[in-house]
Amino acid sequence: MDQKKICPRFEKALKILNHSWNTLLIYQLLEGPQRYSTIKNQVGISSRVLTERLKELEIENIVERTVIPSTPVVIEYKLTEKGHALAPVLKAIEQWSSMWVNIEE
Amino acid sequence: MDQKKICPRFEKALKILNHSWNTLLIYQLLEGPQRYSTIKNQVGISSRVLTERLKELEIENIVERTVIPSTPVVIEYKLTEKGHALAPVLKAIEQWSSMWVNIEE
DNA sequence: TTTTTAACTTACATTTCGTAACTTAGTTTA
DNA sequence: TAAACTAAGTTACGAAATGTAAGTTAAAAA
Repeated sequence: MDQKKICPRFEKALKILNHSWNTLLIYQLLEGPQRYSTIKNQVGISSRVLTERLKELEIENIVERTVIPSTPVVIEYKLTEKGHALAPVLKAIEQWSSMWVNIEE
Repeated sequence: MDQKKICPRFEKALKILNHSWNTLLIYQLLEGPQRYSTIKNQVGISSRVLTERLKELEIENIVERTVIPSTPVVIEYKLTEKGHALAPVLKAIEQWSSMWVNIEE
């Protein structure tokens, strides 16, 4: 009657990618390593949620956090190999949006 | 100082796709037209949110709703051309997940 | 006449999110 | 010596989104 045949890996991928902000953060980091404040300003996310999401992406091994002992201390975030491997997904979304999404009101 | 150069079409695409459940619903509908109750059972979403999301996807012209005057009335949902055009996005996620996502705890 | 079915709605509790102010530690500046 | 500044968070709190479960509607089968 009820069969859930959706692949668990795929489901988990969707869970990560669908969590709000995550895709946009990955997209932003595709431009290269960036510090916390840069990401915050570029993406327009609150610090509370940004910290939360970066931690999640770090745990998922999509993002890597590096402390640069300058003064004041700077923290750099960058994509891991796993994170970079998401580029085709973002490209596909970009292509779809340029083809099908129009903005008017 | 603060520059947001992200393309508005792309941003809108992310907004739609990142809205919880939407990607999974589209993935489910890629299998073919389906009625409300089938989607609900397969995806495991609450009826409150399912109704809401289907309405949103309909407004975005990604999903089409058809009333089949059987008894009791059956409602069929299916992807539009714009909706089907999202297949490459889902494929890319599927590929990434099979390559990089592992599930253990 | 009661029950059943599909596709929703509604009420309500829980969770998540956004906003804005605060913290920490070292460093210039007054 | 004290006040101010900086980066990267953290905290408190109200607002919005979500899940749960029960209710609704209309027609038809039992």
